[in-house]
Amino acid sequence: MPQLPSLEHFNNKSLRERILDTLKSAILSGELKPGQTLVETDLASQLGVSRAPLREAIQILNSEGLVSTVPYHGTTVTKLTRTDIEELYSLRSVMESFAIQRILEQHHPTAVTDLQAIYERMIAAANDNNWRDLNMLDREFHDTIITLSGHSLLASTWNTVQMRVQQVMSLHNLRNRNIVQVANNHLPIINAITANDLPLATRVIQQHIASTGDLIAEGWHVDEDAS
Amino acid sequence: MPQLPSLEHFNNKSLRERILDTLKSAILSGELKPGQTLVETDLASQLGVSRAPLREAIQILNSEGLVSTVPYHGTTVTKLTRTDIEELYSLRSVMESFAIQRILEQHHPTAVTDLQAIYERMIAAANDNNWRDLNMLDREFHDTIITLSGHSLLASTWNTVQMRVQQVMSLHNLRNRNIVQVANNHLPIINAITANDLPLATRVIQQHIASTGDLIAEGWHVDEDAS
DNA sequence: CGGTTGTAGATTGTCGACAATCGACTGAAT
DNA sequence: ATTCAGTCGATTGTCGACAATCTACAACCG
Repeated sequence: MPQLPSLEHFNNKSLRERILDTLKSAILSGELKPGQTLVETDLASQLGVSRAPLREAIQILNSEGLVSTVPYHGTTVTKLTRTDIEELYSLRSVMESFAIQRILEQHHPTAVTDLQAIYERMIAAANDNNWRDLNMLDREFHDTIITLSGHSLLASTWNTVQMRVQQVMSLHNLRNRNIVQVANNHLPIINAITANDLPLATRVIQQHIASTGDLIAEGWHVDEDAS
Repeated sequence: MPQLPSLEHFNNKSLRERILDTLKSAILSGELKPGQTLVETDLASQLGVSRAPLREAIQILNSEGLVSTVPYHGTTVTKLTRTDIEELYSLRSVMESFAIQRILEQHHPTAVTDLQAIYERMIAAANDNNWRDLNMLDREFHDTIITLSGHSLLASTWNTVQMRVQQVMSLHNLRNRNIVQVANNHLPIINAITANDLPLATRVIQQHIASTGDLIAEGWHVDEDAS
């Protein structure tokens, strides 16, 4: 049977899921900014759908913490305070440390080569001064660490945290850093895993994440006014 | 103005939230068993509501992982495999260790006394051979550890994990243990916190949780047949 | 003039009906 | 007998309309 590539590329998702994807990506990319209000009627007509699947999508966003609904008043994109960011990165650090611990314990066969492959693409992106690709690869690198741990509950919990990190990165450009150094910062993690040295790996990953987190938290400004 | 105590104690929750509470408590108590199918039409008429708020509640349960929906087919209560339970308890261990680390770091003033108060009630419940109260207090004890850490993101993530633990406990009675010893097992945790000894506290909490988790995982049976 | 009460507009919450999809069963053609 | 198209019943997915609630502002009373 010939491999028809498309044609069910469009429709096989429920409206609710497509709405969810749309909203989620708008929030994570910063297109919908923290504090911004989502009016169901407007959104529904704007997307060309009824309010029922839209509301279902909003409930999901709510329970993922990306938006916050106050009854009979409205739904707003969750604001990120400086404390939120510190919590985000500290929890992320714990989760990745745990993941690495598991990777080392079970002597995962392809872990090192998998991460090295991503690392090499990072170096290439850095040499091209391509921040967009580098950010994508950074996400892929850390996602891979979680995936390699083989802990599905950790992975789904990670997803929530990772989304918020992505949102933070979109809202706060850190491009005044040395791009090659940002890429290189991932090498010590690979080395520690290669050496099978858990204490070292833990220290390295925690320092790696904390440095980025601190950098963002320090420069974080929230507009406290609401007019 | 005289303090009218009640009268808005009843209705001020949306239908969706009341449905959510009802379903959640039914799942966590084991009244709705893993694998069981939820039919929207039946549930709605049974609860005396329309399907719209019911579906919104189901979406939330879905994103919390308590149920699983397959399109046009149905929603079933998520099954718990042995691997799920191992993951549950290993992640729980990481989260509580992290919480205790933070409690020690910030020298939380009331942590020890708060936990001691719960511990004493546990002893009382154990002496009364009251498993119901002891289980409630056990949950309160560990919830308190998370709360005392002052990490709101950890707390909300904990909530997901804690719910699943509660579900597991409902489905698997562990009452052939020595009730006084179960209560006493919490004392080393308090002692380690009192001594401000992080490595000891980490070891103790991990061992505490792992023992329960292993106990459950060992005796876990899932009916693989569906018929 | 200050404070309370009521009303209007906007927004979310809920409902009942209809459409789309799936799985099993049927039945005819080969 | 086997296979495949068609149909039926059940269930989820979506829609438009109506009800409940909140905020702001205006009107009324002291």
